[in-house]
Amino acid sequence: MKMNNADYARLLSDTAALIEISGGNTFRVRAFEGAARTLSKLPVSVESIMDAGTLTSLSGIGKSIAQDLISIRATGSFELYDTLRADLPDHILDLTRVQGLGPKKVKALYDKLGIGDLDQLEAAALSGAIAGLPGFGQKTQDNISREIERLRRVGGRRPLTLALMIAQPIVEALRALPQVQRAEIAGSARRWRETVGDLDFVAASDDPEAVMAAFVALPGVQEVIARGPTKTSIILAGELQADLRVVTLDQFGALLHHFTGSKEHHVELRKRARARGLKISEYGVFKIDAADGDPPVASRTEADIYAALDLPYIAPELREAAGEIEAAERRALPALIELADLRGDLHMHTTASDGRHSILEMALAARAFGHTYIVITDHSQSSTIANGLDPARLRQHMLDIDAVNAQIDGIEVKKGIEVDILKDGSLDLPDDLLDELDFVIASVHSNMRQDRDTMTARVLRAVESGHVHAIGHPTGRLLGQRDPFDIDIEALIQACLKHRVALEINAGAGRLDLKDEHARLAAQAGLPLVINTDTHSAEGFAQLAFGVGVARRAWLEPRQVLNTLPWDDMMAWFAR
DNA sequence: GCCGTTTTCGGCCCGACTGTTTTCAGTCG
Repeated sequence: MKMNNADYARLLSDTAALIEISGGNTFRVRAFEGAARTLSKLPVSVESIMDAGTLTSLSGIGKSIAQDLISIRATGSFELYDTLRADLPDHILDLTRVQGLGPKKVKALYDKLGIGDLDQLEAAALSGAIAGLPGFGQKTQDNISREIERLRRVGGRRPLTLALMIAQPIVEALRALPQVQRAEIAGSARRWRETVGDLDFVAASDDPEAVMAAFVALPGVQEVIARGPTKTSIILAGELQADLRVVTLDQFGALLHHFTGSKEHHVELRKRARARGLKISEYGVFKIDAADGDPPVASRTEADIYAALDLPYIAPELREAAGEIEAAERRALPALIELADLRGDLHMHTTASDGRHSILEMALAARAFGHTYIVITDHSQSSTIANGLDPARLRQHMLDIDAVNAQIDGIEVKKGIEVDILKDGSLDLPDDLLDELDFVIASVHSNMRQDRDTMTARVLRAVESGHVHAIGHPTGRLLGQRDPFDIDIEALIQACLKHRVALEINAGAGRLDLKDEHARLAAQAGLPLVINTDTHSAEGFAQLAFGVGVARRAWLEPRQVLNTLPWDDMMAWFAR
């Protein structure tokens, strides 16, 4: 059985959860969690590190866990994990997904009532058996019933794009309150994580009670699940949870920082603070022996917080405990790309295939957006459902693009195609016709369930063809709808480097493909990327921001993204 | 179980809120 880093990481994090439920040492739990996190963020395969014999050089992996990993490779498991598994029901970890149930309560439910999965938990709550347990009561039982129902309805995390559509009007409503001096979206949405579990808002005000009252009165609030003097949690229509914290303006930076996370970033920062005789809370950075009422060392802005720890400001997108604190320490943080750095969009559709607007309409909208060039890349003939272009229609399309260029200034409209990579890796249009175009994006749109070797060979054939500039949405995933197809990303990156083909970060709200880790991997290998919307309408150019979010999470600087360059400079990279 | 400018032992991030309790444990982020 072939195991990847995520498989190893999952075994370790499950082990952490099982130790916790069985009442083991908290710090041992944290050790397994830390090791799991290290593996899940590792840019190379853990097995290659095993082969090199340097496992214990990884942060959070000592002798013991290194042995466990070696055992996992050989047998698929390790002793501690097997022992814990044997002592507890198979599905007990599902119980911790219920909001309000942590390890202690799960353990009590199992010990006292033999509850080992969600169905048994639901039945016990319904029968009233839970309310009688020590430490549990009627309210806890009701909450469990409600949370199980909610879990069954919505499951896990929502796409960022959807969450932001809900969060934007809320933050604007908060800002519009006379009592509010500042309000921001925090949490994983501010870090541009591709999915979010809930929404976090922070606000500065001298009258928190008024802000809370307005928050719970927002349209679409289904339920108030917690309400204290500084913190309120609500459930919005659509089952999304939203939390709001309010502090005074001079504490706002500390609060924003605290609520932006990630949790792991904070754990590392707080360790660093302790080593300097400081401690960090949502109210600021304090001397470790500070008494109540002592003023903070820093609290007003996020930059002040970092400065108090002798660090430069770290952008939210980097706060994932993925090496950013070390990089900050070395003053080696990337100068992250921004939306304004992009000069053009290399992937879009018009009414010639499955888009909603004409070449002219797209060009005018792109110019208004601020682009200086775009490439029109309609579908090729095999994508019949998308009205793909055959050679004759493509030739007419090229003439139509010339006509638009003659008609408007301020933007160059380039001729391109999104050519299908067919089942066997051949391209969907004749080579000589492709070579007449300014820019060729090759994408997989069919037979997506090929096995890893077949799919990798298929896309590599397109990369090696000599007629392609970029690979579009390289893993084919649709967020929440379709898994990525199985392809060897590392092999793809190497082939692209050799043949001077760029990989796309497709900014389409439903795609975000490549994803952040893969984009970072490509850039680390020296391969530049392109960020495109793949928009099918004139309103879609703004989605580029989502692609920039992915790029920033991938630590990309402008120089690593080709469409930050003027057209001719960009094309120079492809010269072969 | 991991780690080390407090280094091979003794630490390991911090506070808000709920619910079940009469002073606090558990959970969450």
